[in-house]
Amino acid sequence: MSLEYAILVSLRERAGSGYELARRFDKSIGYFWAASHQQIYRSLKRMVELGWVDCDEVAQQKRPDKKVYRVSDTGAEELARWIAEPAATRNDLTVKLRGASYGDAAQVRAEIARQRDLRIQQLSLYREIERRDFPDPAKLSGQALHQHLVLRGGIRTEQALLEWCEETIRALDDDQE
Amino acid sequence: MSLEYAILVSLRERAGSGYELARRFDKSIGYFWAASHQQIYRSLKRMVELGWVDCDEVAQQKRPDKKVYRVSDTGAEELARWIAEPAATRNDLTVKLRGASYGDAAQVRAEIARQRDLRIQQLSLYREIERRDFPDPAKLSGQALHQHLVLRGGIRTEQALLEWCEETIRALDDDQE
DNA sequence: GCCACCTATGCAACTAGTTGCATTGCAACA
DNA sequence: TGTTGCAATGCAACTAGTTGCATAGGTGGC
Repeated sequence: MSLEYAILVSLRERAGSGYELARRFDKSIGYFWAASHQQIYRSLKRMVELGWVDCDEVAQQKRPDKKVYRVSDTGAEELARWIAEPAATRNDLTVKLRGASYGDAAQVRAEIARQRDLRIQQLSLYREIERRDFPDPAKLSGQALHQHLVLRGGIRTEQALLEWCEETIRALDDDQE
Repeated sequence: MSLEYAILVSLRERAGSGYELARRFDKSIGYFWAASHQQIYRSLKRMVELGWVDCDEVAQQKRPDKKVYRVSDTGAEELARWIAEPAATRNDLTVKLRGASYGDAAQVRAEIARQRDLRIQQLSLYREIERRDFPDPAKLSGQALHQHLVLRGGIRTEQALLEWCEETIRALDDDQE
């Protein structure tokens, strides 16, 4: 799963403790993904075992001690490897984009283009279902109306995702120059 | 969680077996939510224990026997009770809309209005962050660009959800007349 | 006669994520 | 002096969902 990789991205930007990571998640990556401190502490523990991160205990005055984590060479390689993989979920894709600088940015762009194509396919499927099952939306009532509105939600979501993919590809290509 | 309630909605529309439910989920509710047959069988088992559904074993020729489930009075009450509750997630909200006819439709409309207000708030927060952190988007490059694009994804998602809420409220009000 | 596929149900073990609780230390407030 | 609140870490038990496997009957193809 991608929480580990989201943490790697965050730690590559800036080393930090579990507590700090939890707070950072409330911003940036947290725009679309909330991770509890429990998850983060557990993931960090696992990642230390895997050798993806190293940990220094730091004594503080006026505060409890903390453990500061930073990404090891192994971790950096693992992150780059993962970024080049196809994205399984939307979260995945977003984390890969966010971490594009720590891997193969061209691959990330290609993956977003692939997702765009998937959105186009899904959208045309939804639109076909809409034409077939709800040819006259204005006349719908009760349960049929509710069903149609659920489908409208799917269409709007796919549309938004598709437009985001297009905007992102455009921006990445402009940046390339 | 709402899988149980999604199943109740599906079974109120038409009684069926676990297998049939799994296939139905591929359509309609499955536009936005995939449930494996495992989850469905387990939920059905639990719901029988809770007395929310009744089960008849039906022998078939040419096919293995099947168990046909239908919603009990208790289950129907429980569904209506749940529909009137505030929605915790987007899936929740969609299931409640889909099942509005089996509960208090006015309450569902009110809940969608509440969600619309939440989207408006979230959107204005995101827009404020965008103005503050990315005042000149055209000049962004590298990591800052990636960060901005992630935020753009959040904005587009909220925007799509908001518009869907508005479309839905309009449609429900028109249907009311 | 074997193989692949569909209907139909289910167990067991796993991963992901949530909730509740506990601890330690310091600071600010009344 | 007691209470509240923040920084900091973590365990234990739970819910939700996934994956792999097993079983069993029937259909259709080669």
